[in-house]
Amino acid sequence: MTKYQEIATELINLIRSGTYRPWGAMEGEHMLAKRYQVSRATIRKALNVLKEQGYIHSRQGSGIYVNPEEFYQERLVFTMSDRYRRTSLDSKALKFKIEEATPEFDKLFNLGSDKRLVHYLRLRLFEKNPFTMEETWMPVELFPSLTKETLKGSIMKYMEELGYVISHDFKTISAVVLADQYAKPLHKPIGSLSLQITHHVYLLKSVLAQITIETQGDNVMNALSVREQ
Amino acid sequence: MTKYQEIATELINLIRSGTYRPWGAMEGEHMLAKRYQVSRATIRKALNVLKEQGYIHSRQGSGIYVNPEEFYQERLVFTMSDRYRRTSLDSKALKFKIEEATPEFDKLFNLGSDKRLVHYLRLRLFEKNPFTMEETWMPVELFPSLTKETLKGSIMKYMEELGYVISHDFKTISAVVLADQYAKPLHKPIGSLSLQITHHVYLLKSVLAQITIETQGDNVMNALSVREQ
DNA sequence: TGAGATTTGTACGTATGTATA
DNA sequence: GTATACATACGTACAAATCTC
Repeated sequence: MTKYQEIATELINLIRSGTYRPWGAMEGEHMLAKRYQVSRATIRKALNVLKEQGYIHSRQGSGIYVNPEEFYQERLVFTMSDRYRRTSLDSKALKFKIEEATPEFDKLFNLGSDKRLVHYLRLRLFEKNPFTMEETWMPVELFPSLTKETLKGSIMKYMEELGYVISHDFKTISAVVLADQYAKPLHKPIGSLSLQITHHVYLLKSVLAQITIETQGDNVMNALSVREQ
Repeated sequence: MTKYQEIATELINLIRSGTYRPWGAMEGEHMLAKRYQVSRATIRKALNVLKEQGYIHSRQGSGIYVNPEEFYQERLVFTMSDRYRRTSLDSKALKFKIEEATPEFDKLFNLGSDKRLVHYLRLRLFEKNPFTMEETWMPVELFPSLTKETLKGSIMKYMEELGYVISHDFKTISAVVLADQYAKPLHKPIGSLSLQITHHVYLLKSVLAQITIETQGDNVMNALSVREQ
């Protein structure tokens, strides 16, 4: 950990623990630099981390102010780190098959000689309550070691352990009516309205590694945008 | 404009005009600093703007690389600037009324003695095609000068012209079935699935200034998250 | 495989500009 | 007007990751 990261982590903990009050002022940069025995530039770098994550905002000539909780709770909905943090949640594999790719998938994944795809269905639970269903396809040629066991943990972590670097994740959100296959495991009535997010996860150089259709149990999703920091 | 902003703007134009190829390398920081006659710190600040907006990414020891178009096109879907940029679009006011607030709205807006709300319905068009419908409530005590004429322009700009500072915008996205009132103006069949975004727009100090229900014509919304910059 | 060069990242100190109180 | 506090900018040094020979 670098200095600015350590300071950022500590300041975030202070905010989360309530030491700094929402809308209240923080000590100035000079003061913080003196306290942590670093230069003002380092403090500014740490504060920048807090700004990016929505913990604070500042106004020139005025000071640094602590944001209320909603600012740093809701805004992460659409970041990739969100998917990473879900590792503490339970998973239940409902299906695990190796299939021949359809021509559409073959084209999307730009497959080589091995045309097989891992195709799985996974229910994700939070405190024993199902909240989302994932249907995923991944090329066997990239992930030959993928088994049903792997699904218990984080797929993202598994990909990184293999040495792959995840580059980006395209998401398409749309409204759907829950079909039988999804409604039952999610404990929802058939025909309920719900949100579906289709992920296209890419490795470096635009290599498509995973297509996931994530069907939510609940029909809500929150986001927050902040005008200025 | 500060130096780093000018450099950032110029570099963004170079990327958008295709001078730098997607996935290709940019000149190093030293080279750029020399060319623009500024310090490396200033170049890094400019490059940071490009990173935040998704134009480039960098890797220590390696270099600075230009992202493909999708990175800086899709990712703005959920930023507030998105709403600002829509000023070039046409608007058509379908309804404009001043109403007494219901108890629920009274509570939400934390109204004073004046319990009236402006309530309007606005269709937004892109090249004469309707793409979204907005139903909005705003307190009269905050916006006494708001008229049907104002709706032709940008409401956000109008709010700022009055001297208000917009702080943040909560969004709740959900799936809906299009009702008659929305389906017809959007040229969609009644009962179509669609996405609805409810905005709660706040001024400084958590003053709620606007509630807008934005109903999309199309049932898709794109987002992109990037692992590292 | 390893050593050295290159390139980005971190950190310091200082000076000046600019908005706010 | 004055003081305060954040914002910008410069120059330097070293660390760490990567690339190359």
